[in-house]
Amino acid sequence: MAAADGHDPVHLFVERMALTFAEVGFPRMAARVLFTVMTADDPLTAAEIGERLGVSAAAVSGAVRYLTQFGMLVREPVPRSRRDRYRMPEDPWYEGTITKTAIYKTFIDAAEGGVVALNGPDTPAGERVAEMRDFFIFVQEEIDSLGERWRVRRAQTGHLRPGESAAAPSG
Amino acid sequence: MAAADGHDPVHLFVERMALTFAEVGFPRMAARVLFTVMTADDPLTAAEIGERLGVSAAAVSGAVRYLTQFGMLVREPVPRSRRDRYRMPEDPWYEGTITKTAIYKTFIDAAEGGVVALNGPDTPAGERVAEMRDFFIFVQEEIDSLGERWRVRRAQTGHLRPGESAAAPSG
DNA sequence: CACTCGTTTCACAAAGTTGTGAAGACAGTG
DNA sequence: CACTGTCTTCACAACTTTGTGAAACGAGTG
Repeated sequence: MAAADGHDPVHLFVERMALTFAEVGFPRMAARVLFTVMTADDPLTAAEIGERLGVSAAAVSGAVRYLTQFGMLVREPVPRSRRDRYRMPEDPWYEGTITKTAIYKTFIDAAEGGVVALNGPDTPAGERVAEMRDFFIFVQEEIDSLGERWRVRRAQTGHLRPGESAAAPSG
Repeated sequence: MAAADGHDPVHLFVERMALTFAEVGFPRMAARVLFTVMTADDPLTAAEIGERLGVSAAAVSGAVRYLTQFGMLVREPVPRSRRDRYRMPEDPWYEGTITKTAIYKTFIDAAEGGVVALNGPDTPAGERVAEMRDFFIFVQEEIDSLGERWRVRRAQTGHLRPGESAAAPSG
């Protein structure tokens, strides 16, 4: 396989999806690497990733470090070689990423600080901020239960892989 | 009221909250303006917003244009004056903003394009992308129903304003 | 209908972000 | 234990974003 030219539909998808992720605050290069690996049937080495994207080894290095931190990418050494291979984890990273992220707590804490700063929810401003805080709390609760509902749905629509049980999703 | 120095706890909240919003892709200045208005008991003029934040009129102008587009801020002329005042809308903007945003559709469409590019969900790569697509569809459905559940919750916890009915939330 | 005050637009500058090239570090091998 | 190939780190350059100052615009007023 040669390096990607912009005409390969798979590569086009990689770039489009990465762009979309970048729009919501996800690091650009990390997204490109993520979807490059996602769209490869077999694990890729760092060199292969760089070749497909036409970027430097340094860029790949930074991106995989970022991605492995959150478990969105798994690194595994290649036997009898110095290279490492990268692959997607079996359990869906997006579920964990969305449900485990601490961003909601950050919102809630900041909003709570606002309520305090405004001397409680008894002024118009205080009430607005308090309601925003409560909404964020509500969303966090909803998100917390979302992972569980997704597993049920997933079992129903047949995304389970051989040997995987809907009741015992992961370690 | 003097211009904000960094020691006013309310202003501190404004900046913290704005920073948090900025981290998830929301324009910085728009967030600062939004929370400045949110924490004011009474509507503010553009000049007052600029003064509190210590930014130029141009910056305020751009921010309010952005915010009013999504209905997160309401502009109303001041009688017998050339100025406009800005205030928060009564109905919670965050509910509408979160549930009506088109970002999920963008994710879904991009992922669907990936499934097609990979010749369907029958390869390891195709299956991964198809499952991600289905997850995004699931999330969108969940989000769509979230607004409704929030209104119920809101009615229970007493955030209703005088004259407002839980059964008929908005026009 | 000219004047005034507030708002908007536009070109530019400051700041921040992101990826590169090159040097350095590290692990496996002969 | 030096060599080789891979990955990582760092300083820098290109690019993007964001807010400013100044000029233009426009609505209300005498």
